[in-house]
Parts: sequence; C-alpha cells; structure tokens
Amino acid sequence: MTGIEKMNEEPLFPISTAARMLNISVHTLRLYEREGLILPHRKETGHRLYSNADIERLRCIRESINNKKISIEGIKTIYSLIPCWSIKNCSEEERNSCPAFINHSNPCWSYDHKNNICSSDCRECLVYKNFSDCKTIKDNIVRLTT
Amino acid sequence: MTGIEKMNEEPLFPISTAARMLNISVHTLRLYEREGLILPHRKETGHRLYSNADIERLRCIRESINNKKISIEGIKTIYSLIPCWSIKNCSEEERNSCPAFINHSNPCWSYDHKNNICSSDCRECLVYKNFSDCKTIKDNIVRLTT
DNA sequence: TAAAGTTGCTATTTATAAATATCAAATATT
DNA sequence: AATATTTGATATTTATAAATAGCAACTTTA
Repeated sequence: MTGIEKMNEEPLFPISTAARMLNISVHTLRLYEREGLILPHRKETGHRLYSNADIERLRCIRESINNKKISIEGIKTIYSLIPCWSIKNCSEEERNSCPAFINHSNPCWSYDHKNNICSSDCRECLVYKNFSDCKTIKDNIVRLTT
Repeated sequence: MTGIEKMNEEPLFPISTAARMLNISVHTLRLYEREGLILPHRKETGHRLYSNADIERLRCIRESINNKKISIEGIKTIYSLIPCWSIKNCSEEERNSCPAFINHSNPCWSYDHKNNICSSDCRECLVYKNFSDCKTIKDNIVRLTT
C-alpha cells in the first residue's frame, strides 16, 4: 500500500463533519450504514470516523441514488454481485456455506463471517475497498471473465 | 432446443391479454419495453405478441420492482452486468467497440449492434433468454468465475 | 365495421423510498 | 461545562418513481 492510499483510508472525520462535507444529515449517514452500504471506522469508544475514501464512496452512493436513480435495494443487489468468492479464492466448501455466495440481496461485507476465510475485518478487505471510488462492479466482473 | 422450451417462446398473447394476465395496464407494459427491460415479439404488422417466457420475465421484473424494491434504473444496471462478452466469446477488438461492454447502465440487448457479433435478433440471444426466469445474473457470474 | 392494436405526447394519480426530524438517556469530546 | 457523539425508536416531510389515464391519428384484427 502506498503512502497516498494510506492517507485516503485514514479515519479523520466525525459524523457531523462528514455530513457537512456531503451536505446531508447525520441521519442519512446512519441510514446508509444500517443498509450495509458503508462501514465507517469506529473508535474504541464507538464514535464513527470517516476517511477520505469513505467520503468518496459516499459520493458514489449518492450519485447512484440521486442522479442515476438506483434505489438503495438496487445498490445492495449490485454490491452482492461482486465476485468476492473469486477475489478471495474461496474453496467450493467455503463458497457453499457462505451467505454472501448464496444470497443476492446484500453486499458480502454486511454478513457475519464466522469460521470463514473472510472472518477478518471487512473494512480492510479488497472486496470492500475496491469500491471506494465510482467505478462499478462491472470492471471487476470484466477482469474476472476475460 | 426442446419442444417444451419452444412452446415457452411461442408468441401467443396480444398486449391486452398480457396486461390482464399480469394484472397491470398496457401502458406499464409499453413502459417496461421503452426502458429496455423486455423485447416482446412483433408481428409483421407491428403488433406485440408475448410468449409464456415473456410473461415469466415480466413477473420477475414486477417482483423486483414491487417486492424487492429495486428501481427500474437499478434493474437496467444489473442487466448491464451480465457478462455477455464472455457468453458470446467476443474478441478484444469486438469488446472494445461494443457499447454493451463499455457502458454499465443498460442491458446489452437495448443497444444497436451494427457490424457486430451480436447483430442478429437479441430476442433470440442466450444472453437475453437466460433471464426469462427469476434467477439473477449472479448465477451467470458465478458460473463464469468459478 | 366495431374492437383492439399502433406511436407519441401530456397529464395525473398513487405509492413509497429517501431524507429529515424529534425524543430520551447515556457517553465522549474539547 | 458545553458540545457532540452514541443507540433506538417513532414520526413526518419531501421528492419522485411507478403506474395509470387520456388524447389524436392511424392501422390491424376478427
């Protein structure tokens, strides 16, 4: 990871600041989180902290909702199509017991991953991080099918 | 193609009948078509005819809109993620000049395909037909990435 | 020939997602 | 100590997608 990337991931802004940066309410930020669209960093005390990458991801989400007119449920479904099983190289056994592989309504990072190759913090996972910018899942699918 | 499949594809119902079967208005059926969600058969005279497969596809679309709460734009985006380039085995050159490969807002079958491997009737294409039932694109992505 | 289809346009209704607001009780920040 | 955060629940507002309807001019069907 380069220094610049590290800087983008650094937890910097409390929720009120993030809301101001995005020109939305704190409630909306919590809504997106409850829906599983975003995984902000948490301090030990529970307070959310948003990185520049988080802000960028949120801009992408808002672009999808407000301009492209894709509903939150649509975004969740699209996220669920990210071929995480291929990115993480899951075995057949792992795949077949993984809710993220089986279902198609929620992003993989919104599931509990117990006793699983993905048991570590989803926030640090490439599957999650690769969508901090506005590129769609399609680039990933293309990469894996060509 | 088996006899049963052929029966499902047979153009049978005019728009008013299809609307009655689905309990929606003819306007809504035309809306879905205008949005590129469906390609009903046409007589030489221009009149639409819907097959049983079309009806099933429409049930799937309505399930997505009304129950799963995925917007039409969301459905279009999801359709655009079907790896048609892989299913049709496009060459790199073909891919890079194909709007369906490049864009990610509309299903491939909603584009003009001139001078292209896909120049034939999209209604007959596997990429289109494979989604006449309610299985999501995910099954296809899985198949191509495992 | 009456009924039903076509395109294209506009307008309206309806349903509901998205966003905001409010309250309470507690904890953290500065 | 004043401000901002947390969760959770409920409620309301707002924006707009989805669906329906109507019209005109024309063609096809049965």
